[in-house]
Amino acid sequence: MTRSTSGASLSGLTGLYCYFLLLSDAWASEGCVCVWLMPSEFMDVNYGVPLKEYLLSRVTLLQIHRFASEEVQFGDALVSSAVVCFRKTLPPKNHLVNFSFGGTLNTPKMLQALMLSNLRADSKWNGHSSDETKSTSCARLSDIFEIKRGLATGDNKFFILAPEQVRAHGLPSKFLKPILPSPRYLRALEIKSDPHGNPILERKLFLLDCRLPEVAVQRDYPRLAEYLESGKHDVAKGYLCRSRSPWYSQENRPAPLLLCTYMGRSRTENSGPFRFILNHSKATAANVYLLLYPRAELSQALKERPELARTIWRWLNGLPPKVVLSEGRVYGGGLHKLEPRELGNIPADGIVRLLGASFKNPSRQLHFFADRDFRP
DNA sequence: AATAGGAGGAAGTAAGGGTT
DNA sequence: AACCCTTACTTCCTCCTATT
Repeated sequence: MTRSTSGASLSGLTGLYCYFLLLSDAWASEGCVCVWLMPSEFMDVNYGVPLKEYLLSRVTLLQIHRFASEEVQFGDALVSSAVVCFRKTLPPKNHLVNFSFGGTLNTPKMLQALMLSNLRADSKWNGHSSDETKSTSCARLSDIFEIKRGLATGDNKFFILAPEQVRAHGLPSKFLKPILPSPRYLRALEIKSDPHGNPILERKLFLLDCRLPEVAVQRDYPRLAEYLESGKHDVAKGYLCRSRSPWYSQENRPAPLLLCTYMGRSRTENSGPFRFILNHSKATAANVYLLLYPRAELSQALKERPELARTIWRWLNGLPPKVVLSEGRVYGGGLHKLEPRELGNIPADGIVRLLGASFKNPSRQLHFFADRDFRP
């Protein structure tokens, strides 16, 4: 299949509807009006950039209506919907585009006209006008934290075990790391630790993480070998395990200082769907969390002022939901998600100010900014 | 049955190391 | 240096399921 449409090349992850719209350009007469009812996802995700490029520069974009994600338009599909309307002519100077949101196409809940020249193909078109914050703010969360998604085990039921299961299978403790339960079972926003580094929680879980080759396991840890053998027929054949060696080895994710839940639904106006968790334990976390590891500058500051962790954690939880949501994406039915890079895009000048106070030597502070300015 | 949260497949990229 | 291959993640997408 050709990925080249109107000169732009599309990512292999692009939804078919984008191909459809772009290819139909060849069928449309000059000056005709095109109206599309389609997923609104292209406005949030990376694969949508070439389509947005097309809508900005090749045709005259008249209106985009986004249905509210909570109001699913099709009974049998959890997809967020939009109506995209444009005329096949080059856009005039100072052209205004109507962006409407919520309600119906004829009676939207919100309507705003935006200058075409203020829209960019590489930013999100989700009506939160995050472009303003982008231009005025300098530091982002990714300058302060390395953000990673939690580990994908390949089979949580097999690799994440309760203490009873650990005992029943006689698994050696040196291959077990504490791991947090999923957000559903985690009520607290702060994880306390016992002297061994195990989190103090009702639901105690351990990740089976052994990197020894199979022969070594068979020779030295017969009970573990026996347990692994029981997963060889199904677990080891799954996509993730199949491409790892040995198949039961796990990704490397040290216990993070801070975590963010990876998906959720808006609960109320002032409490967003994402929670930030302060972790004092040695527990790692699975891919239902995003893990925030302090970068060098923050690590240094934390050594001098450990209480800073709590301040930053409070700051993160105090972020207005709107700011966080505008970086993420939303799926039909109102399920919000945040990918690591999207969390990293959140403006973090507030944290830089907190850090600034901890730097007695001004040159160190300068170094902090220099560090991010010289990154490509 | 609805809600809220969950899971992992699979393509993609980056980095490292060996070979031509 | 250019190329190839492997490994180790990263990102995006879509459907699933436990709890109420």
